[in-house]
Amino acid sequence: MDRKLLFRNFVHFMANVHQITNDMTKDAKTEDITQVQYKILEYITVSQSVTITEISDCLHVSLPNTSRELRKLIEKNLCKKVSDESDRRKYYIQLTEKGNALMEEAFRKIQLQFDERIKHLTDEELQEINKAVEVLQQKIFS
Amino acid sequence: MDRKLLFRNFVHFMANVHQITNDMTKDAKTEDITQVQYKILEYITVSQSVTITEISDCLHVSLPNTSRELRKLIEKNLCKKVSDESDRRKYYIQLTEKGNALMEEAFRKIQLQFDERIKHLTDEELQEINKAVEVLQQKIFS
DNA sequence: GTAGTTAGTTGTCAAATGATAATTGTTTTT
DNA sequence: AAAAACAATTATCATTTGACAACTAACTAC
Repeated sequence: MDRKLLFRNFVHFMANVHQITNDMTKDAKTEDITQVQYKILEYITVSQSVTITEISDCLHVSLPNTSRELRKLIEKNLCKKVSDESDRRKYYIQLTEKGNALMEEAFRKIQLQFDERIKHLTDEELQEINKAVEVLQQKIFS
Repeated sequence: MDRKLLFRNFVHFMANVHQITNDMTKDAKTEDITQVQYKILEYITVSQSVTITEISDCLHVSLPNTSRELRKLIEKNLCKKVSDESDRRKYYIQLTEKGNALMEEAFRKIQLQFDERIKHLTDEELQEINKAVEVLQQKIFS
């Protein structure tokens, strides 16, 4: 396997992924939240319960800035802090009902766009796609 | 094929792609350029010769803002404007030698990270990955 | 040839994001 | 028990990015 070629294909692929997902998530945000705030909510959504430092590390946003954005999200009643009983310096961040509803709505909209993209495909092709996602997920993005 | 499940896998996959590519491109920028400026250079790199409006459209940056960022990139001697002979309102944007060198360096660094990720894989697995990328590229991101 | 459209520019303002220093309260180490 | 390390916050400032209005120059259609 020509690794140089693989890399080129991969880079091109990644650029496309970014562009398309930008398109798809563009109108997904109903509420008045910023891009970073959306990313934070998304991260909380897929990770369920996370500390503030974890959010900061994974999203590459400094701890002070993460703290600031979380304050805004909490003010908007989209998430809440839960104190860790065994280490009272820590807080776990969780979505509120409102936050959950917001993200579900966002995902619903993204799914509409996604469905639009795959609507002309056969069941076989969909399985092929699912397989491809699994492969990449497992071999590269794990 | 369960479309709901496919979508969930896909969303999770996209989130991972974003995170990993962020990691990979984080240190790729040698020069003193901003995120948006890097995106523009990347787009010019993969697309070869593009107009300002095309850049604006594809990257979802308004025309005035695209124009401004391009001015900065041109001042930094990373790209240049070439007038379209048949329509003198238009300009094609191309990388300068310096810009080309910058992007090659960036890609080299990204490739290092990429190689790190795939170094333990067999040739068969690499071909599997290449196939997966092709499938997604063709069926979804085209 | 004139009205309308298109490609791009300039200038300005507000908001979002990034960076950093100083501080508080808690836990761990020694 | 003091010192060091850790999690998070607050405050402040610079930079980046986004949005919009007004403009120029070139092209198109009628």
